[in-house]
Amino acid sequence: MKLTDRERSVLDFIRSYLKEHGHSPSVREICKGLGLKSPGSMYKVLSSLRRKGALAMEGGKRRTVRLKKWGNGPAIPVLGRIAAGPPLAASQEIIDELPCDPTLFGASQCFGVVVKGDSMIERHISPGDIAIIEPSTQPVQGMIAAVMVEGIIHEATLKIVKWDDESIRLISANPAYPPMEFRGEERARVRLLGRLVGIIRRTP
Amino acid sequence: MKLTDRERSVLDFIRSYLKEHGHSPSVREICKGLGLKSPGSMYKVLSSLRRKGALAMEGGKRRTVRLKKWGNGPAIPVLGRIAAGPPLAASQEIIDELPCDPTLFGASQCFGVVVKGDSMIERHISPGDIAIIEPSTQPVQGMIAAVMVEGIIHEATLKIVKWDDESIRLISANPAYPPMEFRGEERARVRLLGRLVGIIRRTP
DNA sequence: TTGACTAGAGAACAAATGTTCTCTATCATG
DNA sequence: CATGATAGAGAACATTTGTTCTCTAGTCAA
Repeated sequence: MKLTDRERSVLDFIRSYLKEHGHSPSVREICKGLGLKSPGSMYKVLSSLRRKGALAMEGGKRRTVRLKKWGNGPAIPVLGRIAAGPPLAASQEIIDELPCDPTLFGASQCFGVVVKGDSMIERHISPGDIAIIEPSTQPVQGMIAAVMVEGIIHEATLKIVKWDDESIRLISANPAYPPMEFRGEERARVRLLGRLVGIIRRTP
Repeated sequence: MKLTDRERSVLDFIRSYLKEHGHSPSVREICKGLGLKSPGSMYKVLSSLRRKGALAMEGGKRRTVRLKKWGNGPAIPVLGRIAAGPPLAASQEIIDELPCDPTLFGASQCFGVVVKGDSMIERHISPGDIAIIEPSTQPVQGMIAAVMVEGIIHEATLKIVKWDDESIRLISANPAYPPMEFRGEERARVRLLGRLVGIIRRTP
């Protein structure tokens, strides 16, 4: 369902308010936060958002707005396919939620990806493990990161990342996969989605 | 800080309400849920809980009670040394708490142990990983379990467990460690602490 | 018994807040 | 231009709800 700009900004505000305060904002607080004056107008926007399924609120009760998808409660979302666009964007497909606090891994915000291949097998990361990724951090030499490469790797993949002035190297912890190197202009094709901060494995 | 029975029941109610509704209960709803009639009385309990640091609420605003931290909330204890006695007994030394829900691993109750050796390295369980153990379950052939052996293994260790009518075998996933076998009377020396249901790794 | 203390009831108040309605200004479109 | 749709302002109302106060019954210690 398509959202208007105003609706999106309202969702953004609610999300950040929730993060900061730990409880829902009132209609008037949303107004104030976005520079509107009339709770009635905001109420119309909220009703529309509810109709579109983007949030829920219990009729009559105060401060009960909740974001429908990944709004409430500490949980680490597990993303399915990471396509173009920044991770954690609203459009991401969330295939699971891990009921644990991101601070468990020392990150304020993180997401999970199911490990597909065995490219990290020598680091003892197996297919089926959930890799916990902290997005948008400073890169560190030798860190394990979730990466995509324009035109080559379309899904998020774990690689050891090293670089110098000339090139970026993506190294697997598996002799079956040779390292990849990107020089000069090529370097721009590498997209670092985030740094690996942990692993969760559920043994059946 | 010590809590009274009433205070504990209030915390329990808030926790379950939060889980079910996704937003805080009002003072009167807590009253109703616990069979009290007077919001004033409940308010006193809440104020006391706030003073004790068990919860937070923003003055005047509606539905803003929050449990502080994970105040008695879902968390997986990480045990230090597992000596004699049943695990999860009160006397256990808890060296850390993982702020995540045990249901994450499909168990109603579980605890963590820091993996010491590399006996499970071929199953990609590394030293430093936290093994999540579900205590007191039916043993399953070939399962990985945390075990201790009277007189030999004094700390909890991960082993693959197999048995038949005559003996119990504890097998490591590491050729450096030969399997151990216990026959007849000897079998009583093996203590199964619980089954491995997951792994949490925090990569620095 | 007396006195201090506590848990809770009940009433009452003021503020916060969800919700509805009406009224403008703006803007795109036929 | 006329028309209809839309975003927002502003007012108004009915509840919900946080908070305070007072009063009663029960408990426990001296």
